[in-house]
Amino acid sequence: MVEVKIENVVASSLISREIDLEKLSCLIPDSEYNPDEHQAMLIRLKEPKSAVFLLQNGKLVCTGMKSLEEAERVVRNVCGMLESSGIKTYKEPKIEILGIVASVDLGREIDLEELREEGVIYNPEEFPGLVYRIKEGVIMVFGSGKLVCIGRKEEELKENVEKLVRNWGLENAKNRS
Amino acid sequence: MVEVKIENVVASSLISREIDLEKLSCLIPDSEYNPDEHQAMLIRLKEPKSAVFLLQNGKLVCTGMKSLEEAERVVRNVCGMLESSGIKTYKEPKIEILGIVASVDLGREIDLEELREEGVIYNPEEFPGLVYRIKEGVIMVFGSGKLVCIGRKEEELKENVEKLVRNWGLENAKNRS
DNA sequence: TGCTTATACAAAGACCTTTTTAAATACTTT
DNA sequence: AAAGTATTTAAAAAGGTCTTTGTATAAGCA
Repeated sequence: MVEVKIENVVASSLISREIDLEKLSCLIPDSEYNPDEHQAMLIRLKEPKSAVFLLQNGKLVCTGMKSLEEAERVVRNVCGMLESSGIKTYKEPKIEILGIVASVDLGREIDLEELREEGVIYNPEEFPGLVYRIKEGVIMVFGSGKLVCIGRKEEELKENVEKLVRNWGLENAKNRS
Repeated sequence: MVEVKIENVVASSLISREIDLEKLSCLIPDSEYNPDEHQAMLIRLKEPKSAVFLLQNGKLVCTGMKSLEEAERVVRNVCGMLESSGIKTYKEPKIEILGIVASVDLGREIDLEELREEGVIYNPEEFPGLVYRIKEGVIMVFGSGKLVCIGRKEEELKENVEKLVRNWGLENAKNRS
């Protein structure tokens, strides 16, 4: 059984009808807002460690979290900050998980030159990882036996890893003996 | 007792009265000679593994060797190549060792921020190693406990390492207990 | 006088490469 | 008008490049 470790979650939420970013950026210490470069205001949270984009139309995009639960806490924290700054936010805003990045250690080395499956791209001069695209996302395979998996649903992502390991015969050598 | 491992030797020698580089570069396979970029002709040897610069005035500079003995073999090999190409070389040319680079593993980690000796420069944003200049050369100290030592004489270099270890109290923790 | 060019070499840390995703504004091309 | 490109953020993987230090050589340039 391979362990799939979630390293990054991207989420979005509609938290308010409208946000005056000029005003808010003055009230939130250490926030960044440069409308000439980017339309969003950036807040970096320490707990959960994350980066939060706020848009004028009340939308929020956040990234850097390690779990779906952390995403919820980030949204909750930011809503609290806005309320404290005199901006009304929605009660229990709906959170959408946009993407998940996870890492896997298969505990064995892999000869990437041998893998010839459909959907595989491997240009070692360009990038040391082998890129495998599937309908639900991407899995990058490294010679060390580590994987980087990208998808939108945690359960789906885990299934795709197990399928890859089984179909490509990448079980850990220990498990074979 | 710390082991000092020589990684690179730079040496020079006057091996001939004069060398016609244009002619020689045509006779020596895989040599490089582009007078517009650099006045020297470059020969890379496989055994000993090294790079050799030849100048029109008969001077030779070579680098990449792992010992003084290898420097001697390089000079001897190049003289043989020149003689085979119809260029007279001196008998037993004098070889000068210009510099030696060595690595040392102290087998313990070091807190570089603590080291406050005179002659020490440590700017971790610029370079992760601490640079310690002494009269006879330079010793770079890394947090991993590894050193890179630069000097001109092998014995002197070894003495300087021992002095640094003793004076800075950097003996391996194992040797202390 | 000082810097550049080129060569080898060790150390370790930074940065780059690739992949995914939302947001919305600006700019360019079709 | 539509499509495409660019901007910013986080994270993992591993391979490459760069940083620093010393050294000879000699020609070119400021």
